[in-house]
Amino acid sequence: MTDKYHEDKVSISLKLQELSPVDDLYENQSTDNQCISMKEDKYESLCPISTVHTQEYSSLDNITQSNNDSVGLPFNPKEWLINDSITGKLRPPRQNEFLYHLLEDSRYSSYLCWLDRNEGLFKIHEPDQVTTLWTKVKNRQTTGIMDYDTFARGIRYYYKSGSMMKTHKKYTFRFRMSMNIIS
DNA sequence: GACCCGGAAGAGGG
DNA sequence: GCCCTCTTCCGGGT
Repeated sequence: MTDKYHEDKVSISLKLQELSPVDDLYENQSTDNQCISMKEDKYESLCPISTVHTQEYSSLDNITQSNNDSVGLPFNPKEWLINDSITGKLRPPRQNEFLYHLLEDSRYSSYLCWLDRNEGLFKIHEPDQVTTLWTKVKNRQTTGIMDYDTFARGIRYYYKSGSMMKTHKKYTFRFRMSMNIIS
């Protein structure tokens, strides 16, 4: 069981830029505040970085449920660990990996959702909740207060590397992976 | 006022 | 010590 867990985590470490082209998108294309809804099987095939489902986690024998977040969702730190393809070791996710994982998990659909999956475009609806969750996932000891502005600065760091692109819209960000999906 | 953007410096971990 | 990935702070723009 644990091995399966680790195998699944390998897929999570996939580089975002290397995602395969999308062949289908289940509609209800949104404008601003609506989210895209997708059939679960397609959803999974589109999103290789996060393929471990809640039910699978719950059956893992050596995973312990820890504290919950502020709205009652269970938070399991091990759930967020990434199996680094280079070192072969589990590590906390990077910020873009965290966001992608979050978008993949329907439990967090109230926090953020896709505006246009083909474009890699998504919007954060609960910036404070996302920031709080990021703090838990990263579990980094810092002196200052992690607020949305700090969290967003971390995202903007990816503009330089090309992993993400500017949208100039409120709470809205875009994964670079969309370029591959479109082409 | 709230948010976006990006420079600069520094912290933490591998 | 070096590098990567943030984190913190901040000034300017929308």
